[in-house]
Amino acid sequence: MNTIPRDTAHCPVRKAMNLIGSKWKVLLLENLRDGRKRDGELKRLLPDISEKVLIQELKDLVASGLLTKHAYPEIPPRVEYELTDSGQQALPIVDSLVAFGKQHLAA
Amino acid sequence: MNTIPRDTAHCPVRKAMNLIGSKWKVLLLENLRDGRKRDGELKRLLPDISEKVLIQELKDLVASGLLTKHAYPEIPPRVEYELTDSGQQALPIVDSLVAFGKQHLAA
DNA sequence: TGCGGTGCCTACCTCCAGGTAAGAAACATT
DNA sequence: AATGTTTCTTACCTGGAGGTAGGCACCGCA
Repeated sequence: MNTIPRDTAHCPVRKAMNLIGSKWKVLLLENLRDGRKRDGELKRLLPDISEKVLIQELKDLVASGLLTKHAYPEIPPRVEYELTDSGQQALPIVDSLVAFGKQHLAA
Repeated sequence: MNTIPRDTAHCPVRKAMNLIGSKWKVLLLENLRDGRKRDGELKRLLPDISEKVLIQELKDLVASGLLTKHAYPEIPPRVEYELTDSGQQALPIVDSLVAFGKQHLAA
């Protein structure tokens, strides 16, 4: 008897990893925790992420329902991304990751 | 001014991801939370992981100081893996991932 | 008229996590 | 002998995450 399902369809860990387990998603969530930010702003905060991947990850997060995208039809265009309630529910993960990471940076 | 360093050497999130961000490590920690287990036992609990990767991940976790390996010089050989204190400190991450994952499996 | 900022897209490529397959050491059991 | 059990290793290969490079639309401004 398995109390812990392992397949993607039923395993919570797998599901969570699929949603935010990529290289940059957690850092994006972390940077958005204190309010909505523009695409360029995020790019500035995460200089090492490529333009392509940034847009792609943001799109994924929006599709997953963790972010909301606000597009303003101005010139030049302005776009802002914001955590949804679902996105906020991921913050404990960010917190525990940060805590754990700090612990191991010190050591 | 960046309050959040992003490079692997100083970013807590990155550090944490490097330690347990692979496909199976979190699931291994989860399965070891209730006590030490043998290699074959873990293999049985995680049928989809390949032998090679299982050993490799366990070796990584031991090298990272999250697991302890107990080898008994018996025939046939017996090996047990156990969470260290550092490993236990990763459990909040597992918990928050599970909580978040469950939330999104329901939806 | 050319340049800069902004958000986004496309083609292309590299690298490596992770899979498969096979086997080795060492004994116990049949 | 022959086969099984258990831990672990090696060689090989593939898919896909993520990087690079470049272009597009739109306008303001010098």
